[in-house]
Amino acid sequence: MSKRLGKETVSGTPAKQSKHWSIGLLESMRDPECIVKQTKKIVVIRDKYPKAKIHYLMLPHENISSIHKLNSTHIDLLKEFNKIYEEIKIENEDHSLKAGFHAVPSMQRLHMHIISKDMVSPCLKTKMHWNSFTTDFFINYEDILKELKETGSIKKISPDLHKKLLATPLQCNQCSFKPKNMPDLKDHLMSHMNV
DNA sequence: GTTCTAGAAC
DNA sequence: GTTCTAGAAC
Repeated sequence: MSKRLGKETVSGTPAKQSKHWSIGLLESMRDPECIVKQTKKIVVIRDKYPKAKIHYLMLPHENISSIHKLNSTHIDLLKEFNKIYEEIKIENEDHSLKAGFHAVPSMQRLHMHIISKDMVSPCLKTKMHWNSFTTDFFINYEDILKELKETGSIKKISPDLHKKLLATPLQCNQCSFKPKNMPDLKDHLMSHMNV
């Protein structure tokens, strides 16, 4: 008898994964428990694994899989993104928020992160988590809109740059402190909380 | 995207 | 010996 059955069935044959993890957002945006606000064009949900005190995702109802499927016809949609983001900023005046997209998204359906700058959360665990919000891997809303207006599409980054950005040495997003490791960073972030 | 855990780093 | 990171997951 094995100590752990893992994903194997009783018979010992590997269990097939029925739903791939990358469609998780498509399920969340239909779940009333996750929805924060909604319009004809977009829906805002709570991130299932928030990386800061406030962490929302804004997605279009239209089936756009990622930033790389955007074209000039989507500029109005992005303006709606900004309009709703401005509302959310007013509703969360006590937090400093930023809005943007990951350069290489993992989940299906275009999604804009709306995240507070504290970055205090038990779900923030890895250097990759940190760098995906604090380096150029995080593309600000304004930069996406600008590139779309100027070139009509969003360019993909090279695998080398992707790797380099996520491997950037840890650096506090609020001061010059360079943490030794993730626990060090998380302790340090707490020190920025007291106003 | 997360979970799990081997082995590197301390 | 314990903490921490990084790569596989069918």
